[in-house]
Amino acid sequence: MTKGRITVIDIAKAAGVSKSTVSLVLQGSSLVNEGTRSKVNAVMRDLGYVYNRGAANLRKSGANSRIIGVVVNDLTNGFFAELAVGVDMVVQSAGFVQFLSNTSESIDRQREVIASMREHGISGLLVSPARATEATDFKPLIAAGIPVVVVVRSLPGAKVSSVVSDNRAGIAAAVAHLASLGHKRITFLGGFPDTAVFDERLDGYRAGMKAAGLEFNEALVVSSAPSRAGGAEAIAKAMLLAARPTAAVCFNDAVAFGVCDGLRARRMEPGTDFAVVGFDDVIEAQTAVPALTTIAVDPQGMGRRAAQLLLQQINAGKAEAEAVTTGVRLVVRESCGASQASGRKTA
Amino acid sequence: MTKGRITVIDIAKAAGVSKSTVSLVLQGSSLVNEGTRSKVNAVMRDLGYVYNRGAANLRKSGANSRIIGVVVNDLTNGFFAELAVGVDMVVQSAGFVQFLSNTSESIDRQREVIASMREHGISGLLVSPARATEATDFKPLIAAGIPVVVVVRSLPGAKVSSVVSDNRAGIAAAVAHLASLGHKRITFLGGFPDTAVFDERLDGYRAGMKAAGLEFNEALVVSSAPSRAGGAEAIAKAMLLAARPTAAVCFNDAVAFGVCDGLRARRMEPGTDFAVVGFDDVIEAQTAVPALTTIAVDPQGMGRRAAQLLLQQINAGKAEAEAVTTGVRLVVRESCGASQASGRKTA
DNA sequence: TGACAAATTTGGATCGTTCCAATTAACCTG
DNA sequence: CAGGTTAATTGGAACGATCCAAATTTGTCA
Repeated sequence: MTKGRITVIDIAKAAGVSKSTVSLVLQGSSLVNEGTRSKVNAVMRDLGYVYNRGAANLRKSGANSRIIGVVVNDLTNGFFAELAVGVDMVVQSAGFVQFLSNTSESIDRQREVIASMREHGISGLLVSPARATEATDFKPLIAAGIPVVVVVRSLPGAKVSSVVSDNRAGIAAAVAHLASLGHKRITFLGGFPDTAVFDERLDGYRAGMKAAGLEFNEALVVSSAPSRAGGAEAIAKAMLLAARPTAAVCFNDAVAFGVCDGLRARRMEPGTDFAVVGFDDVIEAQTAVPALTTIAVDPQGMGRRAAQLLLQQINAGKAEAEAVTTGVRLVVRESCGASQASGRKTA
Repeated sequence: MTKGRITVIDIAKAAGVSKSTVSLVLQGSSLVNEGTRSKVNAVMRDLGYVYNRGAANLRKSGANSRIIGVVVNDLTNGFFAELAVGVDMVVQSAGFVQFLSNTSESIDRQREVIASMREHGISGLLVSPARATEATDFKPLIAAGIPVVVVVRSLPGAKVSSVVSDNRAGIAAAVAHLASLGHKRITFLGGFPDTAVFDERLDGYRAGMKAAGLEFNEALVVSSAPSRAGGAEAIAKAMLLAARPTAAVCFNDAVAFGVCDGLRARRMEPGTDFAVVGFDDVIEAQTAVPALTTIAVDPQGMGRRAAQLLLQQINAGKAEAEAVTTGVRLVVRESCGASQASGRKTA
């Protein structure tokens, strides 16, 4: 039954032209006569021809497969799903397809999937690196002339482009907001200290405190796993301080939720007895009780931006590494205590 | 600088063997001498050789590209993101890579991405179809011998395999639960009537009512968009009935949330004055107030199952269409009114 | 040691496309 | 109508792997 794939030669034969002509039609060359073009197109439609991009790439020696690789560290996280959607949008409308793989923070899986993608001939790689990713991990890629863009987590030392949110400005804005509400003892809670993101956010905290005329105190910084459980631990530790804090900016929303848990565990109500600000604006932030004041980043926008950058570098053939930071904004809800007698009050 | 890609010939030359031998090493053939094998491997490592799967597939005439295509209708939806992660897991550990594209329910985009994936030579397709997908849309694929598995939404009439959750049993269980709580006038709210999923769930509703000894009444079924807004509309309509319902099973969680909104709008508290059950168990279901009683499906599990089925069909060369339904379970929380004086009470 | 089998290795030919140089057809123009 | 452009078309020869049949080396045994 399966008489094998239909090739340009079949088309050529059926249309009474040579394979070269069919090839020209395929690439929309202006050299071919309008009449022949339409006849060839008709035959292709009739026979259900499908272009074999693999064969074409082989001849064209690799570079332009019109495939890009996308690697994310945690697709179950809504943030990264949104990011992927943003990437998908621009990739799709540029006529590319994407490999997409999830690493679950496993650096081994990451290495594997990237290797696999290379074998399939990607013309660019967009990656949100797994935790302990080394800058050198991308060396072979860039040596082979494959543009790489890292997103969300920057990779200090790597000569690759990056698109990250403005962590510094975001946390600084959060601190400023809390300060404007009268808070003086503001802690910075959560996050692993060995990551670039942590450093940037901590830096924002430091800057925010300084700008508000508050003293930066090492003791007010409590790191922890960037998770709900980590947040609970962190607030517990922070409450042991002699000079008890009255507000916290958290590494991310998950930590912030954990902080709320921890506060309740000691009979304090977040938003009323203690101010909490998160980072990310995950979907639950608006429906939680109290609704979480947080720094919103636009993951889909980041995805789009990163994909654009990557495509641009692919088209340019060879481009310099470029660092883009995308804007963030403070979303004031209830957990910071700023909203006065909020309308919706659950009985 | 870029002296072009390194090929088997370069390896052969450097290792002092023929390209054929290198090829045999590549495929792990037992024909080659252990000594030569390790020498070749060493050279490959030294020169940083990367296998060109495209070239290989060309010779092997397409079939086994070790790429599968994954198409989902809405990746921003956490449900589908989880599904994709499940797929990714088994695809990855089978040594395949996946194209992943989002259609945003656009049937045109869907057609485009599938066409694009075909050009790149996928050896199987896993798709959660966009709304108005026709059974015939996959004809060319299966004609070309490319296995197709649809997931989440079945496609009546299409000769493709499917993996869907047990919609019927799920809704029936929800009805049974409500009936056991003493409810007699139970409505079925939300969803578009022209979809297979709707039919299955409605069927489950009918079966559940009958099993509980309650009468099925057409008027108690109110369809609407499967969204939060749709849910609000639906409950509004349902409340106009002479015999007012006291409980609702909803098409999905989004509808259920909308129903809660609608109830509050008329000063009724879900879980207290009216029982609500959803379907899907989205992430917000547990943090919402009141926490939503719902039918949990395991999207990641579905993804894994679907991917397994697809891979199996790919390996089998040609397999019969198979229909798999995956189990669901009722998760009792607060919105059905079953939980007595739940522990956590927000002040 | 010669003959034969087993173990290894190896040149093409080939997959479906693109690209180049060369050919053919069509059209001017003096 | 010869000579010169321009417009269309067309055979190979690649691209980087696989696979087959054939060649080579090695091992075994009478």
